[in-house]
Amino acid sequence: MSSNFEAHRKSNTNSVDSSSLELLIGYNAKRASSVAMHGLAIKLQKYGLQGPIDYSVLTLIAHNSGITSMQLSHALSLFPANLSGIVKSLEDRGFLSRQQHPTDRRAYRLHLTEIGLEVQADAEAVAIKNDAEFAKILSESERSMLNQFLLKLYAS
Amino acid sequence: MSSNFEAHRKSNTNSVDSSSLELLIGYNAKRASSVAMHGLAIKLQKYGLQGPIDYSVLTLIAHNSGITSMQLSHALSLFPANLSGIVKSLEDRGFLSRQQHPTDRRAYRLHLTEIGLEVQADAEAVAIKNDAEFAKILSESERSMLNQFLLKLYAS
DNA sequence: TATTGTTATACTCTATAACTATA
DNA sequence: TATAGTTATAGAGTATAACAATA
Repeated sequence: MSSNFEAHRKSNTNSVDSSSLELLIGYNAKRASSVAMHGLAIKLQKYGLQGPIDYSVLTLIAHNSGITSMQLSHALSLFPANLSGIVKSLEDRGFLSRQQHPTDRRAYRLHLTEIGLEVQADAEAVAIKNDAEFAKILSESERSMLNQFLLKLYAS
Repeated sequence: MSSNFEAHRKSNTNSVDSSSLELLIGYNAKRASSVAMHGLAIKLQKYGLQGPIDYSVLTLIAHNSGITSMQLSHALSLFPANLSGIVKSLEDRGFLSRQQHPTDRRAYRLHLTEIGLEVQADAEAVAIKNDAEFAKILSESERSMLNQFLLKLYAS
């Protein structure tokens, strides 16, 4: 299951000076997230999920049943225009249903179907395992600190 | 200069439970890096750089004069096929020159032009300032720890 | 007037395959 | 046979504008 992406990345045995990039937190976060997202995307394929975004959407609906598209859009920092197609695709694949909002006829409340609930639960286990594997080089306390630091950088 | 991206992101005042995503280091790294990369991309526009990748390429050449495309490709985890167009574009814009490799006629050694050196130096100051602004909520020691943790996640 | 959600569209990023010239 | 670099191409991801229906 080792991809070209991983093979290419790990064959970096040369002596290039990358220090001027590696002092940037943004650069390091981008490089690290690419590794994690790529690994997750591959593992989610067998559940019929096209990528981490599908997983994020299903997971927020699972834990916030009845959430609207606008709420999802803000919570995930996705533009409504892009979320629209993702939600439609997940509905077409039978993972979620849209129900009329009780007080706002412009909006829909989103719920997972039975299949969606099963897929999300399986995918959540895979995502957690992938993340643990990805970060296994760090100790538990280091992972905890890292997560708190990252959260502060985008949630403030 | 505040973009739709920032406006949309910061208007998240609702009470959605995102905890099941926020426990994933990969998710938080992705979210944080998106903020940093978006901010940097906007600031680099005035130097004629199309984005963080242009900046990464110029910066590695600046600090590794004579580097080849394959070395760049491995150092930045970019596929050679994608790097090819980026290097050509930077050459067309007068930022770098390609010189014949002394012992391998398949390869080119990359150098910055005078203009490229100027632009890279200005852009490096901008990138460092952008990163400091992006991470200003963290203390110096927190930023240092964060950077070491992230580096371990992709450089091992 | 403002907001929810949609369609259309464009641009960037990532990835694979096939190719040439050379090692 | 393998490697450096290129072209072509396809699929995600990201961003803007314009719109219909409703608040």
